[in-house]
Amino acid sequence: MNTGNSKEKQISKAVIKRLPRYRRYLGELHKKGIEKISSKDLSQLIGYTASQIRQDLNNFGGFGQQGYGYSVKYLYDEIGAILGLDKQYKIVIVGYGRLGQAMANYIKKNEGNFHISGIFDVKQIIRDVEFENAQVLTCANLSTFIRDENIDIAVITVPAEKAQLVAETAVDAGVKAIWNFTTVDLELPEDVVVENVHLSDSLHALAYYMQDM
Amino acid sequence: MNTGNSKEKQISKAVIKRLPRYRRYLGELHKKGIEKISSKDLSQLIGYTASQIRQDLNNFGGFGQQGYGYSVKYLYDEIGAILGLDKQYKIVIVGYGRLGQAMANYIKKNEGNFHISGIFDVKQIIRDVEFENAQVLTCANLSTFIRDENIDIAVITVPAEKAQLVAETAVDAGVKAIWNFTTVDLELPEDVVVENVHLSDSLHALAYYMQDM
DNA sequence: TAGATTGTTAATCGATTAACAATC
DNA sequence: TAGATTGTTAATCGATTAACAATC
Repeated sequence: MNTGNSKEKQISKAVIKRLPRYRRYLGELHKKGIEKISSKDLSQLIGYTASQIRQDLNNFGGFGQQGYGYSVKYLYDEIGAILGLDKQYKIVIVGYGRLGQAMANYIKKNEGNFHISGIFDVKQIIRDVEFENAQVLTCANLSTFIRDENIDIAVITVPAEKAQLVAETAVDAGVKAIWNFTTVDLELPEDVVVENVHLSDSLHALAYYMQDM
Repeated sequence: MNTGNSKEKQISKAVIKRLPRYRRYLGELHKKGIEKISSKDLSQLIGYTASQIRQDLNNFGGFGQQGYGYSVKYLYDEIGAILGLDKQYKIVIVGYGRLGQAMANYIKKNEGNFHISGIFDVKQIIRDVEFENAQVLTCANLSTFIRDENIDIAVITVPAEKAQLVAETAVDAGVKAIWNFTTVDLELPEDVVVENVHLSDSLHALAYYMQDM
């Protein structure tokens, strides 16, 4: 997977991982009607050092104003733009078990820029009332659908055994990114973006930290 | 959150995050009947340098044998023990929407050491056929249940607004760890283990990396 | 024994923190 | 102007990689 924008100096993964978090907190401040915040106050809230916050942001430009701090709304929007959240994305969900349903649900409710265009499963599923606009289709049609509809992202919530095949099919059909919820690490071309949500790794790390409690 | 075992030198979070991944690959090798592997070969498979693999493992002891490499099964078990996966844990799931159901499903199917003792929701739910042994209860009983049953972990899949309250209730009742699937960062005592699965952060990082493709 | 590969120390690299001059 | 806080450079810290002696 390529990482960072092409022109400017490479931004580390650690920085990118923090951006959504900054944005999340700024969103909440904005909701509360707070208009300005200093790196020091944000630090206290978010738990990173003020220095790190300034350092992180200055990878992308000077968003603050000396003596005042940062405009909450402006910074929120700017981080959104950096992350590409000012654009629209077309999504398919592959695997419509409980996890697939949960993700469809989540995306529809919380991620307005990510549009669920199609939902796929091995079984023909009763049309889901919540997703009238999304076609629920068997996997046989996956490839054609992705190509015809110009899908950007495939959310993979199929059983582990089928993950690699489904991912390859999606990528061959033109998908640019995979949001992978299966246990397996997918083997895909360099230029495909893969974001893994490895539930087992997360739970096992939790188990580790429980030991010295 | 405390981090690392009490006696020995502090192990960094980065190392702990890699352990489940090592274990996962070793598990697959074992399934394939492979008995020995060198750090070099594992490196090729897993994508970390051989040096890092040896360095990581030697934080916990010498598991290999010079000239030969590592015994797959032995190392798999040892990492399991380091992570605390040789123990049993009692879990409650709080919030039985689609995501809660997905997690219940996942745990039951894949995580034998984590036992679902109770499932809670605001609504009284029809007993789930898949989870006959787990009591499905309204949240009013949460606190008593956790105390009486000696629950270790609460999986939180309620709507964001209720997350903090539910977490506090669970912690007050004696839970040692929280597996948090909501968007919010929970404010809890230092000694509670919190593992976050921030879906939005994950999706937003994915969006970032799509930009230079 | 010779070859292989670990365990471990040393060198390098990168990320975080501290400090401060620039400036609103 | 004085005070505050950024943007940015320098110093520190930690993590990764390289190297190699120990040893199976």
